[in-house]
Amino acid sequence: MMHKAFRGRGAGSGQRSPFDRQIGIESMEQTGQLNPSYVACSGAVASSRRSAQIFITNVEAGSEGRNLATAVSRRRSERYLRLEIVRRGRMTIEQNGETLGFRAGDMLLLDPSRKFSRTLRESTHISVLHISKRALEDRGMSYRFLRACHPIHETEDVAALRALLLTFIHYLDNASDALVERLGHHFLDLMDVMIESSGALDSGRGAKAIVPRATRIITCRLADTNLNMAGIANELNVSISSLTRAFRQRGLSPMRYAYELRLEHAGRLLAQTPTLAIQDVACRCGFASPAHFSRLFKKKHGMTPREYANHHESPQECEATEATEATEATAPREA
DNA sequence: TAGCCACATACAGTGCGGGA
DNA sequence: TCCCGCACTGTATGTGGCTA
Repeated sequence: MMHKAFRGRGAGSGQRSPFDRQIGIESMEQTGQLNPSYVACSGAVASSRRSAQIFITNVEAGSEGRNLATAVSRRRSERYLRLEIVRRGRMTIEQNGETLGFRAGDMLLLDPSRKFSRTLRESTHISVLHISKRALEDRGMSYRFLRACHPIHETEDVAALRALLLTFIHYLDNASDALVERLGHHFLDLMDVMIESSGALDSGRGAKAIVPRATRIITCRLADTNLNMAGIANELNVSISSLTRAFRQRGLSPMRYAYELRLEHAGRLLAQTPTLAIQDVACRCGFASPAHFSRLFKKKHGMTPREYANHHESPQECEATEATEATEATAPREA
């Protein structure tokens, strides 16, 4: 889906890559390119880009020993998690009497809704992904951490994902809005790798533990036509009865939940690529039968898949819709 | 709290025809 | 040719009762 209204590039945006034009905090203040209130709390934004679910900023902060403590808006901090990659420099984060140090190459998950303070030891460059908590919840991932800050432990998967993220950030400025939007969804789907590597989550067998784990499995296997109750239960090492019982607390069955996600995914696919054959869309969303897919799609969206695709193919209608969505989007705005 | 079992039923899959 | 709608059948799922 195109989001032209999201072209919210930060100060100093131009034709060059975001990292060709990183500007230190002092020079940014002197040139008056930033809102002073934001400079005071978080350093200088060298570039930024947002999709509906993820908002990416590159923060360049220069003052040694500067305390960047926590003047983040309460509303935003409650809605977004921060995945931070330290690109250069060193910093410490203090929370609950515990101080954690981070250097170039380190990654961390931060829940800004919990009180913390940040101190920079030297000129530091951080890439920050602001991740919608709601979007994580929709994907069955928990964001309710016991502590505010969790270092992400390096595994091969984490290293691969970090490399992908950095590549994505590198080409951010030149990528189309549609691509940024799609990649945003893909990175959200992959966030479980980061969250699990942070050790932030409890693992357990109660309903509270089963449902998030099951929804994560469902999310990862949306396109799998063989996805069924037995497979999910088997993967979780619980009985089908326990799985069903746990899910009942959410007001729907596991497979109903899967269909909801599949139909949402189908909607995105049709909006992004209206020329795609309905058969292909059905297949990519885990429906073995196009007829069945078509029926469920109409029930959910009030129109057939082809009508839905045609609706999004018209650029004028599309942009009007996007303008509305942009206004309603919950992406954070930097003060 | 979790597993097992039996039963009812909702729905996925299939085939076919019709319309654009 | 592609997509949608309809009808039918078999299967997966949900539910309740019981037990450990």
